[in-house]
Amino acid sequence: MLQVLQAEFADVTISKIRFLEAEGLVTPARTASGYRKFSAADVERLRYVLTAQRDQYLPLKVIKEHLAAMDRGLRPTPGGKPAAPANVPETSGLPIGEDFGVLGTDLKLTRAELRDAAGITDELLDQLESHGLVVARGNHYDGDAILVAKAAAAFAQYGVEPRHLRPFRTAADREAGLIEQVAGPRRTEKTEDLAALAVRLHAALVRSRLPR
Amino acid sequence: MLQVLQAEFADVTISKIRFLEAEGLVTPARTASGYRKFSAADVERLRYVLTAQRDQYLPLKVIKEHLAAMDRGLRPTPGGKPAAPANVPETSGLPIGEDFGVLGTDLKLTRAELRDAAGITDELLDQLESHGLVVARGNHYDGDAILVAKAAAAFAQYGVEPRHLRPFRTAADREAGLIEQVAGPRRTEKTEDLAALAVRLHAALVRSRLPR
DNA sequence: GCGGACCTCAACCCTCGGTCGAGGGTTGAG
DNA sequence: CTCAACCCTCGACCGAGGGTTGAGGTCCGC
Repeated sequence: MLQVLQAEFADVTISKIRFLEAEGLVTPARTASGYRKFSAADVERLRYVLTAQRDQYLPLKVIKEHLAAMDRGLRPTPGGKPAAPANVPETSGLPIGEDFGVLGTDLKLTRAELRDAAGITDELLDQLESHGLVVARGNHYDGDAILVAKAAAAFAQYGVEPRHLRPFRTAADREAGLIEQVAGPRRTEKTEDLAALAVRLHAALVRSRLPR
Repeated sequence: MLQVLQAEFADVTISKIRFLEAEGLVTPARTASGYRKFSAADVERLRYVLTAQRDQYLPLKVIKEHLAAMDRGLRPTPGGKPAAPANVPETSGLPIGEDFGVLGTDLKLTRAELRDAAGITDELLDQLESHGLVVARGNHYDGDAILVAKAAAAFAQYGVEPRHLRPFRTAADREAGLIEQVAGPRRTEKTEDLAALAVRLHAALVRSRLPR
């Protein structure tokens, strides 16, 4: 019953799993007689733990926090400190390599919450909306809106105003269209993969076109 | 003489530095009488070590590899495994969250090296060049070309061909233009900051436009 | 009713990332 | 010249993290 897991990602031993359970990282269900019973979700969780440990060298304590954050609907930054819960003081300036934290998209924020979470003014938010960079769904905004707003705020510090950012919106729309065409209209794993790819391609292209 | 360092980032002790030196992470010069003498570069290095340790939980062994890679003109991935030296076997598929590794731009690759590093065919590379997604400088390609090519290859697996990716190029050109306009024609810290911002903005926008 | 896979719980172990202290040199102020 | 305050090396030690091992017992399929 455990050989299955072992096959899937070599290097997990029974004792390791027991250890991880003792640490509260997984909590598989039990059969009446006390045997562990791993659901698909448990396996997924385990996979996350093992890869985070191997590829990002995160200590279990931190991985545990990430998992907890994910359970609360946030998603952890893909490396490093756990996701900030929306209204962190935000170390000012732009320490290279700091990322803004990636929040789940199934977050619902009021306009005021968005404004505070992103640390921007109402005025800037107005402009962002009028240029279509941030859009409300109903009268709520999602986690991505925070990220957009933060990026725009940082641009603003360099004197780049929302209207200069319109082309970003256009490009993003087109790419989202392409992705939807390829991955289908429902948001699936494939959609996410393609989106990740698009972002990577884009990043590399921009870099390659900067002055030497 | 060491109080200076201690003041700069509390939590570094003399013994810690000695330890780090013993591990080969820093190698300060010595005075005639054997005292350590820290150059600005040593301090910078130290700063890198301490922040990587604190913010990314990297083990010293890995930090050491990063430093070595940086000394060789590569730049480490901003979290996780050290930069891949061009021709890694590359685990196939797209394990979520795996990043492609970011190589320095001052890398010079022949066409064949690029092809192999990205794991693509000559044909695909031809197409990428003809659509302007990858361009040679002189007759060499840089590290970003690898990233572009890898992303394109991954897209290809989803049936997305280079010609579908042209809009990415257009968008990237425009953004690079904006950045250059704001940051000036020489590549500086500011250029990098803005590029990072552009990529983040873009990523958030694409996500926000995907189907729910 | 026996062999193999599973359970628990406590003890043990190794590696990492340092700290401590003994024993000794350097420097600079008085 | 001396004394205090640093600095040096080198080996012993240490605490936390991340498991492993083993003893003693339960559960299941044949």
